[in-house]
Amino acid sequence: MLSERRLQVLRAIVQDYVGTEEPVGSKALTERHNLGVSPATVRNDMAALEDEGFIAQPHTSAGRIPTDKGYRLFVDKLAGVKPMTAPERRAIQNFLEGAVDLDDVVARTVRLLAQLTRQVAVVQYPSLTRSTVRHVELLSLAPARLMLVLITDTGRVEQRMVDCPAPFGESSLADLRARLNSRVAGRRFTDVPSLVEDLPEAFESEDRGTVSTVLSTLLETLVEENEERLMIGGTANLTRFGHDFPLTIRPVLEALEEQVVLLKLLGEAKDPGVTVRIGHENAHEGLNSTSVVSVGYGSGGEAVAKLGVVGPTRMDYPGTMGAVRAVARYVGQILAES
Amino acid sequence: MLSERRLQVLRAIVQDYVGTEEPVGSKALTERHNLGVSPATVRNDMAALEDEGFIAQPHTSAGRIPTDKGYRLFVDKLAGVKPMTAPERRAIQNFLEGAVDLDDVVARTVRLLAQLTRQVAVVQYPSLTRSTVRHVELLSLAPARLMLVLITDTGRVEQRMVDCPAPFGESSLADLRARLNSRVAGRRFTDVPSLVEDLPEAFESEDRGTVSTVLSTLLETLVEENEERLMIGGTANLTRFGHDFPLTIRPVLEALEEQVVLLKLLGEAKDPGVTVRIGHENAHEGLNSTSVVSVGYGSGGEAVAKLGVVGPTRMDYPGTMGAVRAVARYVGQILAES
DNA sequence: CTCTGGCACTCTTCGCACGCGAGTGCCAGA
DNA sequence: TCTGGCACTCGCGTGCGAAGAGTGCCAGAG
Repeated sequence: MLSERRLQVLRAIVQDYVGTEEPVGSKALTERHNLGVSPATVRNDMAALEDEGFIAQPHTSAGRIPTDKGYRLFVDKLAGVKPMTAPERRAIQNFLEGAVDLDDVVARTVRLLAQLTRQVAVVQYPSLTRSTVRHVELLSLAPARLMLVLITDTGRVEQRMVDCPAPFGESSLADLRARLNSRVAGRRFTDVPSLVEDLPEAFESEDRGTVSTVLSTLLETLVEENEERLMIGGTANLTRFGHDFPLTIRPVLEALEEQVVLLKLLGEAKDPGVTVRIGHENAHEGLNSTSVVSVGYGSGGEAVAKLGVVGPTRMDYPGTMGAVRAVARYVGQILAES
Repeated sequence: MLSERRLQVLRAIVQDYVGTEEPVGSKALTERHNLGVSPATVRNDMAALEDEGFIAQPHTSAGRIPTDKGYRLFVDKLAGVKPMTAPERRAIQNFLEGAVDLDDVVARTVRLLAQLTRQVAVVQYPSLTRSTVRHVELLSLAPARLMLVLITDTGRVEQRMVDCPAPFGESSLADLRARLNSRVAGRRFTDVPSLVEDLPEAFESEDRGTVSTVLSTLLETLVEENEERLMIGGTANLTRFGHDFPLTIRPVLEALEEQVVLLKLLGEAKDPGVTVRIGHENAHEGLNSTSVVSVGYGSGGEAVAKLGVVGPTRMDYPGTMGAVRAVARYVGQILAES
């Protein structure tokens, strides 16, 4: 229904607006892009695009700017993902390879993404629920007090205190530790519950209470969703947002502090590839004037967490998508190696 | 040199300016504070205060605003610390008591501080170097690969991979684990090096290399200063800064992302009580228009880390200092209990 | 010597009118 | 269907004048 040229006009508008941050008029368009037609023709096309809701004018007698719907069409149909150049890829790899532990990997990833895209970067820690158990450790802190330490294949460590209903001997502890590990080491979190179900039965009745307590603490740790942490960075880039700050920037900062909101935001993107949510497509109100570009990453073939950037709807989508995709890929590699 | 009344005038100026965010004139002063003198007199005093550099006027024919030096005098001589009210104290305690682990304690503290002071809150994780070892755990991941886990009395957990020069048997591992813990458990970090010095000698020659490697990794972990992490929150409060945002807010956001800068900032405050650094007293340039209120907190009598807030120099110092001090006190309690 | 009231002066801020320029919509003709 | 031309609409920057806030200074009173 939209002719090829009109799509080209839309593409040109998006590109120019992203570049200049100013509404773009018909004359400027014909000058910067050789569309082979006159401004008047472009004006007709623009009127049509406006009728369809792809562009809008802030005031009468101003140029046009793309609407959320316009960006959506641009992302879906008119633009690809711009791949990173070879030097950029090398730089990404070098930068990430210097990391010493998981925290450092995540921290570096955030910095890198923020720098590459000049936007706010968000990186979710590799999620517990999708990874596997590397080791479970039990320490006796006091006669009736244990510490449970869970180590995942992504190098993440979670610890919990366990208050035992009854004193628990060193030998029982060693026994439990050994049995636990032989059953769950290397297994996926989701499989753990059924694997340890009958474990209390192997113990003396006096120890069963403690064993059950330990197990339920372990299961809690595994499913605990609110423990999904994330790191954000590059908030200073928000100052490049617009000239009408206070109103724009404040809700965004607030949303960024609500980790729950961000986790939901990242979680919603089910697409296996790069996902783009534009403006009002974001459920959270404070992010209605931003776009979120996210993608899953993981140490193996499967995604274990998400990362992405938050920026103004007026952003360089192809470049941002390329950067996000590339960073995710390399982080995955680094995690697989460690 | 400065008469009592002039100090009162300064105090009134600071209070009014903090309240209204607008330059304050002589007439308004006499109306809002009953100084018992006429505006003309106040004008003379103001002229004197300006000569001394405590206040300044943005433009001729505008009211006066305090300078950094003026705030300094105010904080040092004219204002005390405003204690929290009983309900506030209860609220603090309740909020912090819900925390489940160290991360949660820190996260809650940040939220709380940001909310109470309506400014940006910064909380340093309890520092490794000043705390004691609760437990050291060694896990065998592969024949020549160990994981070292260090648990501190503040509940913090650090892990490191150790690549062994030679395979290391389970029995040797158990031996090392036991010896290590009997020596260092409950000891201060600073004492650990001398306590484990001769440990390799107790092992067979084939294991000594690995033992040494493990020990040096442990010592590295103990001293590693760049591992001092911190959490910040309440950045949305930056939007209340001033009306001339972009220029003010950007460097602050940038400084906040430089954890090194913040750690240095907190570290500089040696005072045992609440420390206030005003405007240009902050070494970092981006923070020249902000004040930092910080204080140490710890689980015992001694401070193990710092926390504080960053806000505009025009802030409610007594209230902020009171909130910071109170939060630090309760966090200390919580840490001591866990 | 200190405080007070009065007065002239300085600037900032606000409202308003005006002109410019960008950009549009529409129309007639190719 | 495209093009060139033309009238029209607005937003924006500028200049000016009035209003208001606040100061500094001075002479006089206590």
